[in-house]
Amino acid sequence: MTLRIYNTLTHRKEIFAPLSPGRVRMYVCGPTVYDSSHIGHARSVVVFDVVARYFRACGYEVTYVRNFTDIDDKIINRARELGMDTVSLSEKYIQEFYKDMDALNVQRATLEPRATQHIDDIQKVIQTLMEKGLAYESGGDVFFRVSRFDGYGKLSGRKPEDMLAGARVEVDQRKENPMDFVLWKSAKPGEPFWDSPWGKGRPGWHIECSAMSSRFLGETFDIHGGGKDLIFPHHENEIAQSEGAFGKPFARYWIHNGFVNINKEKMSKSLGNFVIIKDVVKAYHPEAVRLFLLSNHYRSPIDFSDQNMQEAGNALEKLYAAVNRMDETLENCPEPSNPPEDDLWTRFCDAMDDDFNTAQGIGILFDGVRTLNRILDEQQGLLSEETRNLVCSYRRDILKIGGILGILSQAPAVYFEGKKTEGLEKKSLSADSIEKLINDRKQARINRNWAEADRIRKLLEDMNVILEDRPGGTLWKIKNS
RNA sequence: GGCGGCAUAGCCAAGUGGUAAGGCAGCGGCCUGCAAAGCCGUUAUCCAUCAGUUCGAAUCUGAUUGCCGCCUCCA
Repeated sequence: MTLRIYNTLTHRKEIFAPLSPGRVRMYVCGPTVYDSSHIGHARSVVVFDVVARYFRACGYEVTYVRNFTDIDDKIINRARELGMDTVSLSEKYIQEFYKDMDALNVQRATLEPRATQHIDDIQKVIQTLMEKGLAYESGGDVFFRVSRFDGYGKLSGRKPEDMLAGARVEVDQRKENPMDFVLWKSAKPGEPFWDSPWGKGRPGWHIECSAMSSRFLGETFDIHGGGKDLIFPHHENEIAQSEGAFGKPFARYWIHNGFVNINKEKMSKSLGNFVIIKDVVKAYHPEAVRLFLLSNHYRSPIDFSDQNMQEAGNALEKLYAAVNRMDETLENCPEPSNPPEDDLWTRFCDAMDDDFNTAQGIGILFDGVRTLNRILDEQQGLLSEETRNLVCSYRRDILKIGGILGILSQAPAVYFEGKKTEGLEKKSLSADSIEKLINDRKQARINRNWAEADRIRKLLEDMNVILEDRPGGTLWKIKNS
């Protein structure tokens, strides 16, 4: 197995080789907790959740750090607006974040530190930068001296002199150079603060990641991730801080996920098209949301729309139906003795090894489902030992792949029952009345009164209820949408 | 102005040198009392346009057009 990762730093896919054999240390920038998380956060978190799951499945021991930025201008402003203190505000949104992520079946990171828990670490890094002449104090704030750090711009591929600094934002007159950025920000009256050698204040945005990543992962570690928008200036600044302070290479592989558009438009506050996770998981099955988010390559943009979500929902249903079918066919599934050479799992891993190509991996998953359905279609009566073995191999692989993508985590029966309950609520129907009609139809069918049977079917269909006559009886489900 | 990305069927989307995965929708068929589900077949002589490299390109190179992102808080 050779995993190749597209490294933003080198603009190439590179063979992944961890710093310590068998271990992966990764750091992903988490949210600033001043508002509800949106579908864009979901993409980033789900993508890196899958990355971590895949590494673990490949046998690596993964240390995954994802931070919470819990002190920052936006938090201060929002808290003021709401008449809250910053601690309660950030706590509220951290809890909401967890709730959203649990709903999305996201596994917790190994460590989830908060900036405010590491003020000492942050100050130590700033102190080191001061000592090295890479930082300076000016008017109560401490700035990073970009001119003294060689290689500033290497991640984002831009040269300081090319950037029209201050073109869109007024340059802080206290900076020596427009590119310099704040490491420590002095507190204005009424703002939360921590004591420091430079006076009362709070950390700048970028420094927390340098401090916490070195604390938990070391000064050099394997993977650093986040949304594409963080490449500049956030990650560029992190590199400057960490490499400046520690004199060692910072993250070795940089992974950046693309944006989520809403109906082909950029999601932004001004357009008022923010899609919040808690609303999305109400409208669609959380695993459908994951399937949707993983249906494009992680670096490409993805378009959130009702149609795309609907399709993801249909796709998920098809997967559950296949698992359900296997479960009904097989009483139990022993570990397959000799799995096929080119099995699904191997093919899935090949896709994942190519820069976490989940879109291709999902294609392989469906390929497997079709093959499996074909096998089961062709089977009459009892399965031969050979077929049984094959089906078991498919079943195991499909669920294993589901385990990486974070889908198919429910028992099919639970999934379908849940869909029903939800559908009934949405359409304001009762299961009793539906089952009564199905029973009437059953009688009509026994009497070979096809006209009546079809009338009832049509009646139910108008109520968005779809029937499925199976050998064991009639199943029903609520039509999607 | 600088930097970067993308353009593949009706729609979504893989494929990045060896002759177009997969999903949704459509059509034909099998199955079914009829359906549904599932399966089979079919649906791009061709991958924005033009030129070039190559035995061979959607895949590499150059140009053109269109779209998008970043350079400001942002996943």
